Amino acid sequence: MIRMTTKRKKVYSVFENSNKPINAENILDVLGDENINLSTIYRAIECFINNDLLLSFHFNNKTYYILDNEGNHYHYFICTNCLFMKKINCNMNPIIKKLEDENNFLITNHEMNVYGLCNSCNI
Amino acid sequence: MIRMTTKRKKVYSVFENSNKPINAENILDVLGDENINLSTIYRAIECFINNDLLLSFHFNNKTYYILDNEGNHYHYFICTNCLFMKKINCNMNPIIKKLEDENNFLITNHEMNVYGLCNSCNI
DNA sequence: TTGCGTGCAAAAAGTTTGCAACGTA
DNA sequence: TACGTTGCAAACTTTTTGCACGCAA
Repeated sequence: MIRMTTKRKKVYSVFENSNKPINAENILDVLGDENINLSTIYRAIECFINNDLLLSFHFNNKTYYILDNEGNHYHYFICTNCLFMKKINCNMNPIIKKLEDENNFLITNHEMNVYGLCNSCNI
Repeated sequence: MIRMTTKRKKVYSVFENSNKPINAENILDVLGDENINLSTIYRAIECFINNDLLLSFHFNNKTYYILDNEGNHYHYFICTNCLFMKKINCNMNPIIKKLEDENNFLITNHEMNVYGLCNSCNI
């Protein structure tokens, strides 16, 4: 089980209070006054990922994370102008299944992001 | 039009001779004896991307590129053990269209990768 | 108490940039 | 010739690591 220390609780609460994916630096910004170190944040994230609490993906050479502890599974539309993100339901199961069956692969995870301009930036 | 210099031709030929996505470091390895600088490789890649010759995506905190100059469009299965990669046909057009219509987004590109173990590593 | 978590500083890895010299159209 | 390209070195950003100290079970 996870050792839920004070610092980890703080990091976790940042995820709970965010409705969109965030990166390590974002967490440091939010917890700026809490005397927490960036490497502690990275280590907390690593722990949460190992315990299947977080989902991660890459964007702009940064790693973004979001809470995904309900067994649900989403993808994201990301506005390349304002970084607005919107969840997209995942409907890749048939594709995954087909890949596994036809190639004898073992699929463990996947990443899908859609980029463009949101309705505010699309002018 | 692109100024096709000696160095750019060499970088381009590495892509032509590769059937799977590669990163900047891979190109340097291949061109190791050709006296080319890593920043030249990055600048050549930037040029190719701006001219719609390359497609890129992220994996393991590195950016991978592959030739995509035929208007075709693929995604990749990536073996997390041996880095074997296999093309997957893209059939996301309906999803993209739906997203644009329902949200007034302008979708410019998307990234989709599937991770797991290939048939050799899946034992 | 004991092992895991934390801060700090330093390093690693990937990528970008400034500048002077060079090469191509 | 003129302007884009290149090499080099240095910087930058994100993420990781070693080590001594501290805290939770």
